[in-house]
Order: sequence, then structure tokens, then C-alpha cells
Amino acid sequence: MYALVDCNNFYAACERLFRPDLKHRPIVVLSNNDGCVVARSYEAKALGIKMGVPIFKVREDIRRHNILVFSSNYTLYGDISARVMCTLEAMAPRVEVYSIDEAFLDVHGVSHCRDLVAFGGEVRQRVYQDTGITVCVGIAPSKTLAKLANYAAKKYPATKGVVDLSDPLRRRRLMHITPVDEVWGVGRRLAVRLRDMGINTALQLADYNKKALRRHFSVVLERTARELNGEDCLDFEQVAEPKQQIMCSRSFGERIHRIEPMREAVAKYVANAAAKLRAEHQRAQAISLFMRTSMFSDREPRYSNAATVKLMRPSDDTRVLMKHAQALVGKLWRDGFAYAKAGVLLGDFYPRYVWQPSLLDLLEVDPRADKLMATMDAINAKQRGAVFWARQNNGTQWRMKQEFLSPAYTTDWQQLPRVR
DNA sequence: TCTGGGGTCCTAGGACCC
DNA sequence: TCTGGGGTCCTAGGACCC
Repeated sequence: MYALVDCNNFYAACERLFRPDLKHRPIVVLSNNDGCVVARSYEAKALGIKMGVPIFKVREDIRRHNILVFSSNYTLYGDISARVMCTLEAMAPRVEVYSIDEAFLDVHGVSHCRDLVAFGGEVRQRVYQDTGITVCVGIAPSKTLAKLANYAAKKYPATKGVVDLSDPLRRRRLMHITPVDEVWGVGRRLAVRLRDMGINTALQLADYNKKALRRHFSVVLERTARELNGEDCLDFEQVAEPKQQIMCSRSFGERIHRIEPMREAVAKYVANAAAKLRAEHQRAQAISLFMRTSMFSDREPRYSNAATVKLMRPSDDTRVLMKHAQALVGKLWRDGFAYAKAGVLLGDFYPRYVWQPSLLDLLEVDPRADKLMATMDAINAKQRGAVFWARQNNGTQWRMKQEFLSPAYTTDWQQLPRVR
């Protein structure tokens, strides 16, 4: 039995935590580079602001309804998320942190001695008391059903934010009135194909012939259908699996026409990715770079290209990765385009202390590398961005837009909220 | 004028092996 | 001219998630 705990309007709720004056006001939070709307308060949803819409398309609504706009403040959201998870871990024996704003709890044991709805209510109350964040709780025998339960807990106010789908009949009633595209694992494309086959509701998917689903689609959708029938098919991952790749990419604040700012941006992305790599205690043997013009402009000539290099030996040394990335910039760069985005991808990982060198491997390792990187990481852990690569040049042209950024209330001494 | 960033898993197809 | 039946590994692309 699983409980899915999901924060309500998480980013918007975080922005409100230290701004009680924003209670009941419509709020939207933008993606990186202030591009699209990625989160909305209830009030903003009620005004018809859609998820994922580019900000320029709703500028008029924002002005007319006096909607408050925020840039993404991941420093804040990450810290609040950690506090929410901390409370959840105190309440359940096993917790899988699934994303920044949701977690699965293993409540197999709880169900023997407690009423699950009462337990869900207690989770809501404790999280609110500890963090000021409101959550909804969905309880069911499979993760996919727990997701569905959570959807119902959010959608139907009468549930008071907790839905228990232990009862198969109750499951069927809910699935009957739930469109198939609300099912976890059914995205836009699949939904279209399913509807073409006459599968419109979650219940129709659950009841469909499993062999046929596998034949027409894939084992993934078959699993989803089984999960809807209460079959527990997905792993519970209490400890996150090591990552298989690490990406750092950004759209630029402004288009880039010269190679030098591109080199600066790539330098920053490599430094970021390498720091993440070291935090995972991994080394990478492959590094890829991509760069491209905007996908949305019809007038400008388009260009998009990517390349990968394989290193002689896996590395987590920013200097080594940087050299390869900069060589790739030279390889991919073409004059005459308005570049909009670039990114660095690290892959082919080996655990830090497991590397079988070849007898013919004559490359010398820099004995100072580990210490140098560790020192940099330690300094940057205390003060973000305190030490950086000269190559980055703190460029302003490519730096992402963050016009509406709120303070890092909880993670920076300089930005603590003040009470007067 | 202005359209995010970071991941995962699965499948198909090609190269290659015995 | 006819030409099996397995297997692995890799990559690209498509789908999904938040």
C-alpha cells in the first residue's frame, strides 16, 4: 500500500511563505529565462492561465488581473522541499522522494494498525505545521493508483485532500469518470492513439486486453493498465539509483552571434555539470555538446548540431572536461547564426574509485586534481558561485533572464526575511 | 520581440559475433 | 544459386515524467 504525497501549487506556495500579503492573490512562476508559466496559484488557474504557456501570450491577462509574476527560485524551492521530505521521513518507515514536490510513502505497515484516511490527514496537518506547505494524499495498492487517488484528492474538495482507494469498487467508480489522459504514464501522444481505439476513460484502459496493449503499444502501457487493476508493478526506490547522465543546458538571455560568449556559456555549463558529477561520486568518460538556433523563428536560418567525445579515462576534473568541451565548441560552431541555446551532457559513468586502467594506459593523472576540485566544491557549498572559471567571464549576454526573482529567504544570510 | 531544464525507459535497427 | 539461429552492444529516436 502506497501513499503519494504531493504539494499543492508548490512553487507558488513557496513564494507565499514569506509574503503573507500575497495570500489569495493570483501568482504565476516562470520557467528559467522567464520563458513559460510553470506554476500557478489557485487564483491564477481560475483566471484561465494555462500551464506551460509562454509569458508573452498572457501579458495582457497579467496586467488586467494584476497577477503577480515570479522567476523560478530553485534555491528556495529546493530548501523548502527538503524540509517537507524531512517531515515525511519522520512519519513513514520508507519514503521515495519522487520529485521536488512529491514523495511516495510505503504504508504497508501503517494499514495494519491505523485508519489510512486518518493517517493521511495527519500527514497533511504535520507538513503544514512544520513548513506552511499544503499537501494532498492519495492512498492505493499501486503507485499508478496512488497517483490517481492524489488527482482525485486535489480535484474534489469534499475529499478534504485525502483519498483512499483500497476499495476496488471505489477505484472503478473513480476511473469511470476520469479521462484516460489523467492516468500517470499516458501523455498527449498516447492519449490520442487510445482515444482512436475507443479508450476514453481510465476504466476502459484498466479493462482492456493486456496482450493487445503490449502488441499495439509497449510493455510500458501494459504495466500501467495492470497497475490500474491494483497490481503492484513498479519498484519502490527508497535510495535513488545513481544517475546515468548529467545535463546542464540553458537558453541564452539574448541570442549569441559570436563564438566568444558561446565559449563562456559552455564553460559555465561544464563547471555546473562537473560539480554535479562529483556530488554523485562518479566520473564520466563521455562528454557531449549541443548548440542550436531558436526552434520558433521561421525567418532566421536554422542550425542545430551535437557532438560527443570519448575520454581516454573517466574524469571528474573540470579542467579536463573543459578542454574537451571547448574543443567541441570549435568543432560545432558555424558563423552567421543567431544561437539561442547550448548544453553539455556527461555520460558513460564509472564510480569514482572503481576504474580498471589498461596496461597500455600511460596517461598521467594530476595528483592534485582531487584536492583542488574538493576545495572548490567546499568553497562553493558555503557561498554559491564564489569560485568560478575565468573562461566564464561572468558574461551578461548569455546569462538567463531572472527579472522577477524573489530572495533566497532560507539559504543566504544576506537575504533572510526581516521583521520590523 | 518574447516559447524551460532535467531526467528516465523502451524499441528498432545496424554492426558484429559464433 | 541456395544461405540459420541465436546472441550482444550501440545508437537514435520516441514516449513519458516533473
